[in-house]
Amino acid sequence: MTDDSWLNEDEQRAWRSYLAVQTKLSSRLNAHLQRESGLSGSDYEVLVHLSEAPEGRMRAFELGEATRWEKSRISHHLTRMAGRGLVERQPCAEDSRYADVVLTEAGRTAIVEAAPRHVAHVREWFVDAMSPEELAAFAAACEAVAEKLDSSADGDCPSAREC
Amino acid sequence: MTDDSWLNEDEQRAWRSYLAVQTKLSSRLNAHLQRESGLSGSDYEVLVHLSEAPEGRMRAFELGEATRWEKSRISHHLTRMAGRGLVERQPCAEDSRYADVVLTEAGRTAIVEAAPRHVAHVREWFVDAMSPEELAAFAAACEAVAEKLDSSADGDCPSAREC
DNA sequence: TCACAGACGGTGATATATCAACCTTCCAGG
DNA sequence: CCTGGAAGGTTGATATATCACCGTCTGTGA
Repeated sequence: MTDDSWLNEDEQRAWRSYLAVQTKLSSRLNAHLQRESGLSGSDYEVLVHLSEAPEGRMRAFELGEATRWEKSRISHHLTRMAGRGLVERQPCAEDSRYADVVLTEAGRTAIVEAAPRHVAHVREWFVDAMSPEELAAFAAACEAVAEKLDSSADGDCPSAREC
Repeated sequence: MTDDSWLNEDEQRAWRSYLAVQTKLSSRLNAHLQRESGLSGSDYEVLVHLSEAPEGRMRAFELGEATRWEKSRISHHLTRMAGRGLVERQPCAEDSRYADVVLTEAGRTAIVEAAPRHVAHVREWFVDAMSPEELAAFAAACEAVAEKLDSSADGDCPSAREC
């Protein structure tokens, strides 16, 4: 059976189990993050990038590159996070086209407290589910897929971001 | 370094590459599905399950189990899909608590035409990115994670669905 | 110097997801 | 009976994501 329009049994098993993990793992992690730290997965992602930047400060579009979100999503999300005091917007003095985003004290506290618990869950449900060899094989496979996606940056995609 | 509150280098590499794949692959697949077939990923998922059911007919809550969506999400989404003629609601004669969902002709046509193209992309970006051995290892790892998640069905989760 | 193209960012409208009630129906226990 | 609880399904309000458009600024080239 070399029917290119379908997957064979092994391929389908891999694909479906990947889809299952994607759904279950992210919903489980997000639910726990929300419950234990009051942060959504998106909040967490933004805070991680900011906390890794020098002085907890980044340009909005750098955040967009890091998260691979559209600029409007970034903007809306920052508005909400600023409203909750996790983050602060600072117009850029030199060039007022740009906008700096800085971590507030509350924001740093939030990520510092949330991260260990989150990481513990990642370890519990992801890392500890497999042996070190399996983990390495898994990482290699993921990198291969990511590379494949990056190399085939098909041009006719309307939204430039993910292509 | 046995600091349980962080990941070592290999673990972090695996986790971050997994996150990257999750983001890039799903956005790429969804964008192409939308452009080539006019279906969202969610539409596609519903249509796949319906088309695999006898007579293209399922109970709404069976769809919920299959997709792992909340019942309200199922209901809203079916309303939209019914509006586009992909699907039809039929109250159940025997027990009027239940609601049947059936695939329309248009719905079957849509999934029959969309599936080969979608599968081709899955093959292109996922299956063909690795060797058969890597694929098998990947599947095994995913199954291990899924099993871990299922076995640790932590009780104190407010939303029953994903726990 | 004066348009003007292009990059960054924001905004409002729409689409979709989530949350909290609610209604109906069936069934089990008085 | 009949009453209360549980399950399936729907609805409307809210939260979040996406889309199309607009505004600001800067650097560039006529």
